[in-house]
Amino acid sequence: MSGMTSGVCVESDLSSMLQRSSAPSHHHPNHHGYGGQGQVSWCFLMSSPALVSGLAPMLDYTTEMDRYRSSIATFYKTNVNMNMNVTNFPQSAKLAARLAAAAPIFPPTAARLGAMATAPWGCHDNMNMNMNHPAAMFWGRPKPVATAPTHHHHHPSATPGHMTSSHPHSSSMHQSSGGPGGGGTGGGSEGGGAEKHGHTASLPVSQGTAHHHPIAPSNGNFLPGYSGGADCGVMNKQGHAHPDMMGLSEGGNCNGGGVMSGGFLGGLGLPPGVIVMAMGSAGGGISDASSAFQMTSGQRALTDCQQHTNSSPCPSSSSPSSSGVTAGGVSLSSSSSSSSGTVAKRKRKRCGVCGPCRRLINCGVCSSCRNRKTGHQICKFRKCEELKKKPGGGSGVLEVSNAHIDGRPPSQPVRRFAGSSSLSFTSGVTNTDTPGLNEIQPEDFGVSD
DNA sequence: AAGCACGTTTAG
DNA sequence: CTAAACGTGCTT
Repeated sequence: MSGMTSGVCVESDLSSMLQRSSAPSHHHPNHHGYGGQGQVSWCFLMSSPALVSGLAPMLDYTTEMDRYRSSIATFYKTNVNMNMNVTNFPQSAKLAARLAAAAPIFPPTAARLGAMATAPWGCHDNMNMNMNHPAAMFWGRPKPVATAPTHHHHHPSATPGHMTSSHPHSSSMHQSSGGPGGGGTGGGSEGGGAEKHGHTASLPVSQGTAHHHPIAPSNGNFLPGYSGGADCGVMNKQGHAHPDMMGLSEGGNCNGGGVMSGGFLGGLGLPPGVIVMAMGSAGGGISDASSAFQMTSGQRALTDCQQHTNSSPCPSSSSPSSSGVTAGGVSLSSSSSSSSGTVAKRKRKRCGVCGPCRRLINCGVCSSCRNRKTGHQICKFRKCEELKKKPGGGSGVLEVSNAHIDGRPPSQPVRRFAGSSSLSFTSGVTNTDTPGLNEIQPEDFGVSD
């Protein structure tokens, strides 16, 4: 979805932009509609003063701010419409619902987050890639990128060119999705076909598009570090549609792959007000960012990570017990009270922070997935690292997580909406082979002043 | 030891 | 009630 890079939409008004859908094209002949969603979404973001300045230096800040507001509103609205994700990904839908219900400040944000959360894969490219993956098939038909009726029509040449180069298998999908109404069924890569494609589909577009966008010179993606896939050396995984790629970005350690990595914010030069609202940053961006990220990646106790005030990485699978979520086999939801004597018998729950836990979708090919009905087991690739261990093997340190420190049940998601969440789905870089190194690092969010 | 099947628990 | 998933015993 390098199209996202088209971000430099001088158009502040999304709707108008969509109608004319020409703005981006002028600036980026190569950029094209990948999935409208990302494009549209980012478009407004990219139209930050800093960026626009180069195109329209005459605009003053106030005007820009107004445009931002307008764009955001439209953006949210648009994303809500893009709920296709919710439909296709039940779990994400749930999350979306939760978010919506929890959104304290800016409800639409929840919807937006939810929608975004539904994209368990990295941004754009990964989205496409995963469409072809069995996993996608498992949970539903590939998403038809409904929202952006846009670029395709206006950049006929661009689309094919780009897609064929980077997403040979995705092309059909996109084309269908580009149809009017977003193709309710956009089933391009559904079923077995998707499975077949899994191994060759899409590599992150980083290469081909990098140069297209002046703002994202590194890779043509929004997240300067997105191409971090390469930086992290996990590119091959994605390229091969390895089951791991289905996990959310765990490449937190990889600045490139991180959600909002590098100078994302800085690069965008978003107005402070916008950052606070859209990027959610009420608190110190770091924790918020990570929390949001986790919210999108897991549904349960994924928030412990960012709650570690020491800002240390989320407990990896290697030492998840520190999260206090599953230590000693004590149910996290049952609270520490059960820790007294009769521990153990309760079912343990997923730690929510390990690589497998972060995965949102089933591989659809493992024995567990194949035997879902009879096996009663979670996808092997999603099996919590902690649960794989013997129940009693825990360190015995119970409930140490900050979740308790702040009084929130471990399993209770942090009700904060960090921009990172919206960005989280762009962090397609995964590196689940080293879960312990994939925890989100504050610096990964590039939250800086 | 790994995988599988089934009972059981948990959450929506 | 149903689906998801953990626990555990059996099989390979």
